Amino acid sequence: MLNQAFLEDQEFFPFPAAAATMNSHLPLDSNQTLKTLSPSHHHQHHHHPLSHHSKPELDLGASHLLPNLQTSNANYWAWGEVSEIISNKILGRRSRDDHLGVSGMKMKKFKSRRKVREPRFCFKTMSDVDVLDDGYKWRKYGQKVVKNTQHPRSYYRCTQDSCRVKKRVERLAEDPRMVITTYEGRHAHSPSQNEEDSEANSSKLCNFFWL
DNA sequence: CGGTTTTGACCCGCGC
DNA sequence: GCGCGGGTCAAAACCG
Repeated sequence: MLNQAFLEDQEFFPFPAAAATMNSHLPLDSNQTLKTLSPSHHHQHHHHPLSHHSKPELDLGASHLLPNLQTSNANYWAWGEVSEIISNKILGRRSRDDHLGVSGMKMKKFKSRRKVREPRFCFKTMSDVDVLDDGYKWRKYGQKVVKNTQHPRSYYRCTQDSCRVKKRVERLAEDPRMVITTYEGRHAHSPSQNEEDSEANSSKLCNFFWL
């Protein structure tokens, strides 16, 4: 059922071994997959989607990550984001263009210097159901029609507090039997082991990709 | 009543 | 600057 997968942004993929494994699974028609995702879609990957937003509810509890972020120059932007969140919290605002003062300017500098992407990968699945049970709990936060396709694309966010992992689900235009699932980010927690019914599927997927 | 989905508005980057 | 395409917000509707 799970036939094809490939990695995007492997530069930031936290598991080199897994990345190698993934590469060996690179489908021969990965070009087709990329094309399916459309060029503009692909170029979007160069921009951190969260970079435009400073959601106030974004946890400061993730500050235990700061040492990592600070030591990696590739993560300047992530650090800038955190500082924006903090400053906005202090100022009690949430606008992305309102961040005044030093921290805001710093952040812009970082932003232009280096863009940081969350690790991201996607895979194709032949499936009737759009959202595959991967053991995590997701909340839908958007749906968009993609041009030149029949089927809409759905956007999901992990429901876990302080976990900003997102996934995107769409159907292949050329072959609506195929579902493309794109994950972005890594869960800062383990999947919710709520029920045994999802166990079979979730363990399969999780072993393969993440944990 | 709390969490989730729906859905139009909004934002942003990009190309013209 | 403007329009387009894609991603996200958020209020209302929905649902258990």
